[in-house]
Amino acid sequence: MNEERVKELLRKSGLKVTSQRLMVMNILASHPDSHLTAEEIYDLAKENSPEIGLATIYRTLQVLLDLHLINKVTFDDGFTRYELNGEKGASGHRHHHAICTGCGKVYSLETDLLDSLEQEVLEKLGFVVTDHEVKLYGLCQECREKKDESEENGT
Amino acid sequence: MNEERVKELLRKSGLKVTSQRLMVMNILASHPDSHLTAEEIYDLAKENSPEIGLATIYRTLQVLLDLHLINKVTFDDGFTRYELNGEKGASGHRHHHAICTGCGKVYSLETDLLDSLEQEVLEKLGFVVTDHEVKLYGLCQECREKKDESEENGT
DNA sequence: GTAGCTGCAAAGTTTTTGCAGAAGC
DNA sequence: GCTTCTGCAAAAACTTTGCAGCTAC
Repeated sequence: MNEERVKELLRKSGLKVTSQRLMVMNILASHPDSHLTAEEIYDLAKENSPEIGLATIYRTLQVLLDLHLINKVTFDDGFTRYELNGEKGASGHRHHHAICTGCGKVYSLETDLLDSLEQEVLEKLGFVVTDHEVKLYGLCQECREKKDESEENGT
Repeated sequence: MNEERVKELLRKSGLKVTSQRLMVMNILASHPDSHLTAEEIYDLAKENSPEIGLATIYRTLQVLLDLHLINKVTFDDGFTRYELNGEKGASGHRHHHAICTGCGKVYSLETDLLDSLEQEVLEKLGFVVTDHEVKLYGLCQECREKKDESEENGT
């Protein structure tokens, strides 16, 4: 993560550079693909700054969302999660997730194969896509093997 | 919506057919593409059955989710929404959503163009996709026109 | 008749807000 | 020095749970 870019973006938006804001960015940067919840970020932040408050985490996350530095994602498990908004090249698109319905594990994918879908939406609806989020639900290899085994045993 | 199929599915699962469960299904069926929240379903249900409780709505939605009759969707606005799980042919996949970041309107798409992405996930991760959810963020035609106008005025 | 379901109210979670003191610029 | 931010606590919003009576089968 480029800390200077974050500081610059904050200043440019008339916001102040505070240790709390940088810390939340650093926590998210050092836990790629973890999809942390606000509570988890809070616990990690307390390791360095025990006096930090949960309200600050929520307010900071809102600021970072407004600056498009991070993304909000939900896997329909009742928790709101946050991840760094990677700035990979021209697309700027967030990455995709494959969620195993067996073990709940979340895989992150970098592929970006929605061009034809986005083209179709533009033609049919006049809707210009600037970002997208894809969630694939299914069974990971491990859970698939487990399932095959139990079926062999006639369960 | 096929009410008989719902009744049959409930019975087959050892659950009881109640007016509340059928009502929630009917409400979702008669509001396609509305992406109703639990509270909205509750308000609609009260029109027919003023004595119904919000807890019943939540419990009923959980039952219908377990039976895969409905889907949970979130548009990152803090609300959990529900929609009928259309049983369109072999795919069984839920449909996609295009969310306008200008006006917040949500368009539902029926296209299902993720075959190549799903194939790639299978090859690279051994992950078998059984369902997917796609959210496209961008600007709808209307908001795009508004934006163009204000830019012409030098705003 | 029995097991499961509902409505109500109370409790649990997650997230937001108000305010006084602290910190950035 | 003025404005914005933070930490704490209280409040709000959303969802779940306990229980007694009711309903499906």
